[in-house]
Amino acid sequence: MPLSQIPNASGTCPICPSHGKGMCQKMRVEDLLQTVKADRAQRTYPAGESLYQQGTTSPNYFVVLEGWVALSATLEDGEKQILDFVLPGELLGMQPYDDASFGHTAETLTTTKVLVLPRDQFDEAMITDPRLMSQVMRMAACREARAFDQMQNIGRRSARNRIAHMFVGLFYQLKGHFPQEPGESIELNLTLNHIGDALGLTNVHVSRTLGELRKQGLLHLNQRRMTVLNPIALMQASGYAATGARPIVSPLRIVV
Amino acid sequence: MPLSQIPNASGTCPICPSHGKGMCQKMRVEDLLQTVKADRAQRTYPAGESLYQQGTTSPNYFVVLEGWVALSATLEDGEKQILDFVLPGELLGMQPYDDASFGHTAETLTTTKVLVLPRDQFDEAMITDPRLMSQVMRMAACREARAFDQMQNIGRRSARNRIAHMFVGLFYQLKGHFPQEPGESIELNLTLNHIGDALGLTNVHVSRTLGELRKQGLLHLNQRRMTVLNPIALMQASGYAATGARPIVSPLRIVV
DNA sequence: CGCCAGATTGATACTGCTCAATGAATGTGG
DNA sequence: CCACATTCATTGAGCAGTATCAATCTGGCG
Repeated sequence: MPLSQIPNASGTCPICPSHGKGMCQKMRVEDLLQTVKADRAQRTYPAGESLYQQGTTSPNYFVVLEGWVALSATLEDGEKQILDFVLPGELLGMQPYDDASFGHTAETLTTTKVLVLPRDQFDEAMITDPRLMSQVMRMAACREARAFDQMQNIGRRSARNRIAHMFVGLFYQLKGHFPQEPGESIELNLTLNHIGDALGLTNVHVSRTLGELRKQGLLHLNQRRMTVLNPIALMQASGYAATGARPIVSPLRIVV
Repeated sequence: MPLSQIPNASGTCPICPSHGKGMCQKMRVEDLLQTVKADRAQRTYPAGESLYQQGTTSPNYFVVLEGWVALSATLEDGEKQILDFVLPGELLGMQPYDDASFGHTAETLTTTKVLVLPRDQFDEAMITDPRLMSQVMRMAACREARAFDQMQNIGRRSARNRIAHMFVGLFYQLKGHFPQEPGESIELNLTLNHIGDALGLTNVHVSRTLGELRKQGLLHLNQRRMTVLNPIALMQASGYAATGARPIVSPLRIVV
C-alpha cells in the first residue's frame, strides 16, 4: 500500500498538485488529539513572541491554528535570516535527535493561536500509529523542498525576482491559486525588515525594489496588503511562469 | 518510548552530538534489505551522471554507498544552485507526495556506488516497521536543518565566510571533528564551479576569495585537496567558533 | 499631541559579477 | 609519447547590484 493511501486524515485540500488523490489532507484537531491521547491545550501568543528559541529544547510540538509564524536564525554577527514562514495547519518542533536543541527560533508575526502537544505523547503516538508518522514524514519532506526553493531564490535570483517569487509563493499558499486577475490581493503580515531578512536583503533595498515594482506596474504593497497589478509580468518575474513548477504546500494541514 | 530508543539500527556513530545515546546510528545494508524485503541491487555511476532529474519521478529510493552526490536545481534562466552534498550512508528520494516530481537533480560528483530500493517496497516496509520510518523521519528533519544552515550561509555571510563555513562543515562530516591541527586536510571532490553553485557565487569570485584565504594563511586548496593552515582563524571565519553550534550530521547512516 | 516603529529617499562605498584573455591540468587518439 | 582538445583555474579591467549611513517622512497609538 502506498503511503498516501493510508486512511487517516479526512478531507482533501484543493490546493496541492495531488488534489483528489488522497495525499494532501486535512486532519481535524480532535482526531489528532485522540490519536495522541492528549488533552486540548491551546495557547495564544501576541505578535513578536517565540514558541521556542534557537539553542534551547522544547518538550512540545506545536500546531499553528491561527496566525503567522516565522522560523529564523541569528548568526554570530547578529545578522538574522528568516528560514520559513509557517501558516496555519502546520506542525512545528520536529528534530533530528531527541535531545537536539533547535537551530532556529519560531517567532510569531501576528497574534497566534497554537495547539501544544507534549513531545513524549506525540512520539509515542507516531510509533503506534504509522499513519500519523507517515504524514509527519511527508510534512518534513515538504519542508525540505520549501527550504530548497528558498535557497535557489536567495542564491541565484536578483532582488526584484526574489521578491516576486516570495510574494507569488505566499499568494499561492494563501489563496490556493496563482495570481490571475489584476487587483487580487493578500494580506502580508510582514514588515520590509521581515521581507529583507527572508530574502537576504536590507529593508532599504527592499523598499527601493518595491518602489520599482510599483512603478513598473507589477504590484503594490501598502499597509501590509499586497495587491497584484499585472499578474502576467509578476508571474514572469517570479520564475514560476517559465518552469511550470508550483509553490510547495504542506501535504497535511491540521484544522479545527 | 522515545523515538530514539526504538531498537533497530546497530552501532553508534562517533560524530553526532547524540553520540552514545542511541540516536545516531549505523544500519547495515543487509539488515535494511531484510526489512524492506528487497534484493540487493547495486549500481555504479561514473562521475557526472544523475540518479534522478528535476521534473521527473523515480520508482526508487537510493542509498549512497560510496562517492559524492550533489543535489542541484536549475532555474528558469539557466542559473544553477547546489542544494546539498550527499555523502555515503544517506538515503535519497523522499517526496512530500507519492506522485510528486522531483524539484531537483541528484548528480554524481565522483564515481558513485548506490543501492537501489524500489519505492513501493520501501514505503511498505516503513508502514509495517515504524522503527524504520522513525529513522527516515529523523533523516528528513536533519536534511531540513542542513538546508536551513545553508540558507543562513548564502543569505547572510560574506563570500569569505561562506567558503569557510562550507569547508568546515564538510571537514566535520568527513572527519568527525573540527579542524584542530594545521596541516589536516580533506579531499573535496569539487570544482570551483561546484563551490560557487553551492554558495551563490561565481567560480571567478570563488577563485579570488580562495586566493585571499590562502594569502591570509587560513587554508589552501589544490588539486581537490583542502588543507587547513590556521584552524583557529578558519573556525573564526566559518562562524562555528562563535556559536558553538555543530555542523548537522545525519542521525542515521547506512553502511555495508 | 507627541512618540515611535516602520518606510522612504539620497549620497556614497563596496562586494561580487561580467567579459575576456591566459595558463595549468587532464584526457584522447594516433 | 606527443599533439591536440577540453575542462578547470587564474588574473585583470570595468561595471552592476546591493549595502551603509543618515536624514526625513508617515501612520498608528497611548
